[in-house]
Amino acid sequence: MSSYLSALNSVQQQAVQQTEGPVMVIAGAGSGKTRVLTYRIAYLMEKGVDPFNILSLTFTNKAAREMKGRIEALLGGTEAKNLWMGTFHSVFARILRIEGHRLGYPSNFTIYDSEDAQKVIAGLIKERDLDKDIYKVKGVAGRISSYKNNLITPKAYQSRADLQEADASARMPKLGDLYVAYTEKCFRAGAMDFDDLLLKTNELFVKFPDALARYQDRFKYILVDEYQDTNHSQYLIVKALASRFENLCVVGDDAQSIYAFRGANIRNILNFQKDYSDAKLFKLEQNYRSSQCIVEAANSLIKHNQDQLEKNVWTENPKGERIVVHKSVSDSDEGNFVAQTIWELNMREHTPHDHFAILYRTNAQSRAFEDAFRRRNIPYRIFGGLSFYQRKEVKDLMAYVRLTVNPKDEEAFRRVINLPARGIGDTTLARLTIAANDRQASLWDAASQASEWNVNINKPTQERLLAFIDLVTSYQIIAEQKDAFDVVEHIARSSGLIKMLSDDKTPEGISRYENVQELLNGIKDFVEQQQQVEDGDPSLGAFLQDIALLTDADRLDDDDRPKVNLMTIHLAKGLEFPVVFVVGMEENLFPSMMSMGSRSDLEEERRLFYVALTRAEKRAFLTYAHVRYRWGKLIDCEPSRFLEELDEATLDIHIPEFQPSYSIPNELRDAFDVPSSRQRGSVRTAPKSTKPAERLSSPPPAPVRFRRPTALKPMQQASASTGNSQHALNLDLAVGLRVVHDRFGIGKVTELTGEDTERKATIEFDNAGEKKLLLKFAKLQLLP
DNA sequence: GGGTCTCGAATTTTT
DNA sequence: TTCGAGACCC
Repeated sequence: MSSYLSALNSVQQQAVQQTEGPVMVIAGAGSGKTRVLTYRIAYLMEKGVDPFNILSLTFTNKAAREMKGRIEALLGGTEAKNLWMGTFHSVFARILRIEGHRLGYPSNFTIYDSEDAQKVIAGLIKERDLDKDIYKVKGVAGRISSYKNNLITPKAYQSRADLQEADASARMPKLGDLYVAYTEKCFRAGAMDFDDLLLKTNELFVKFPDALARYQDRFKYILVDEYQDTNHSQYLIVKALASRFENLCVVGDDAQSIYAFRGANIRNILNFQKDYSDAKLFKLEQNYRSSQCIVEAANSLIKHNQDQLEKNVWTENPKGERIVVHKSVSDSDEGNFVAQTIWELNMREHTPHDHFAILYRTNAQSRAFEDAFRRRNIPYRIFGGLSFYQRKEVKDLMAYVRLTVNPKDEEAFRRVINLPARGIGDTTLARLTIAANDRQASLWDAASQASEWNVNINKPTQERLLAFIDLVTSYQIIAEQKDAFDVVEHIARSSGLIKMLSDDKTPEGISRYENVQELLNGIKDFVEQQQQVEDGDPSLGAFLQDIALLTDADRLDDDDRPKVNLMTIHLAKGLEFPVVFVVGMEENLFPSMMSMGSRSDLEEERRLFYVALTRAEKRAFLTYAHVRYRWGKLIDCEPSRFLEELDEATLDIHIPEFQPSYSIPNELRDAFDVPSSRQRGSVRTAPKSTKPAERLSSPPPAPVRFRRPTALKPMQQASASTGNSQHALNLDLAVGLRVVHDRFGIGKVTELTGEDTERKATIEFDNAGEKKLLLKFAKLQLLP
């Protein structure tokens, strides 16, 4: 039986074959976790378990899709289609569509994304005339979210004196009120936010034991991936569902828990054996992904965390090359180094572009790399940031769709009632809101019955309101007859959105227009897919179901040219790349400033670095900059303490000889009592030089400490030539020549002054205007 | 009611 | 530097 089992090592086999009872698999980075999960499901099915009885919860929809594909490939046939597989949010949204009526929700409830939720909260704060500097929208939203994830309902909150005190001492005594109002408002709008999808599932299971029993019975085998990142709400759902058969298999790695900030509870994995005393534990410790160097470096890093399960990740892979640690002058220089290295590896070793990943802590860091890649014509793709589905124009059109499916959806209503402008402004909306609140009704009802309710709105405006209501009603009628694509296309045209966008001829406007077209294409794909399968549903309602749960990772890239991948480390979880650059390795950036407060936050940052490092298969580069633009200012940076924690034997530290003049040597700082920018704001008392070791901080003016990396020798020579562009003193500049500047782009020399090291050039840049540059610092390249 | 301008605040990570 | 909110004027 199961010839494919021979593809597994012995622990993996045991984990796959232990199908009954609770099982925990601790899977070190790159140890074949996904493999175990897929084989386990395949094995179950082969043993005769009906795929209808298997529930598999993954971290992303993409992971679920891929896993399904692999199982199909293993077993052949189409049985795998019947597996329940998806994220917590999508699986339980699906169940709530069926069962939600018991809790008073329509089956077509809207899913509010974080932006919608925050807008509701902002509205409530305003309505109550609360001080918005104290009641910060994000803060309030975060607190409410964390209550929900810990199953503290508004009612439970009333009896939690400790929480009320905590909120009061944060000067937000009205937080409970806001929570109540927010909950009611969402309910009235027939909407659930992300947290509700889990909270309401719990409520359903508690209030309706028959529903729980039905799903317990259905899901005889449950698998949970990335268990270390589940929150309390998810934990309880799993526990309830599994309590009948206890055929529960959770897979995770405590060392890769990186979502505590959003309520993930690492104790879920640490306590699994307490919850299920007969749980079998399997540890996957052999890493198949990364070189020895990378595995050892990662191990040496994670040792610094106190809270963790004991494990020993090892590999039989070749030693590999040491990890290059590179210091750059500035953030844009960092971009250039990375782009240059990629360019060279691509030319010299023919490493395809999609074998590279740039991982950063914050989305804002992507810019320097985009610039550098664009300049060198290196194709790249950015994941995350402002996701496609969060773009204004996409959300605007989707708001029409939402309103068509669920007219009570208040956020959708507010979004499009006056888009394009149809003469219904804030005053009218405010009056409608009051009328709706008085009657516990929706804005839609208030708008359609404004005259019956004697809302103080003048005649012409009432007419406009009714015209809008009629318009959306006509969409509802069409939606009953036509497929999603036809409806949305009709909406886009007849609402005037398309016209509004196509009238805008600015580059941004064109891109917005294209995004709407892309959305339409996506819907077309959806419809065609649905039409191909037997019980497909190409209707608008079906399309809308979990579009709110889709993320960028779920979108297909239509252009299949290999591209360099840029993403935050969080997004990189679960992925792997032959060559990884972890950039911005600086104190206050990574670890983030916000994480310095507590050990547990700092440990999460360390795990985050661990995740970043272990994405790499063959090569890893760690870069940091000496100065970096942040909030529009140039600030001094200091290498990350994490660099210091890595085993030095695995590193190849490489600090270029060029010292920027604005790096003030410590002795001078001390002599004139000039604090470094870090010390200014920080409470640290130790003198700078004793901290993140001297081997990483810039050597004093003294000569070069440039160790040529053995592996990259040829490359470095090549880059040395472009390295000349680091200062332009030796360039044969003349008035009239065209040059490229690192930051300002392309420009023309209009004047040259000064002698020797004081030579200056006045350059008229195409985009940045006229600049006077001191050539000993200016990073210029001549254009042919 | 709608559009434009200016000023101020903000950058941690996301299903 | 960029984005959003609010003020001000039409």
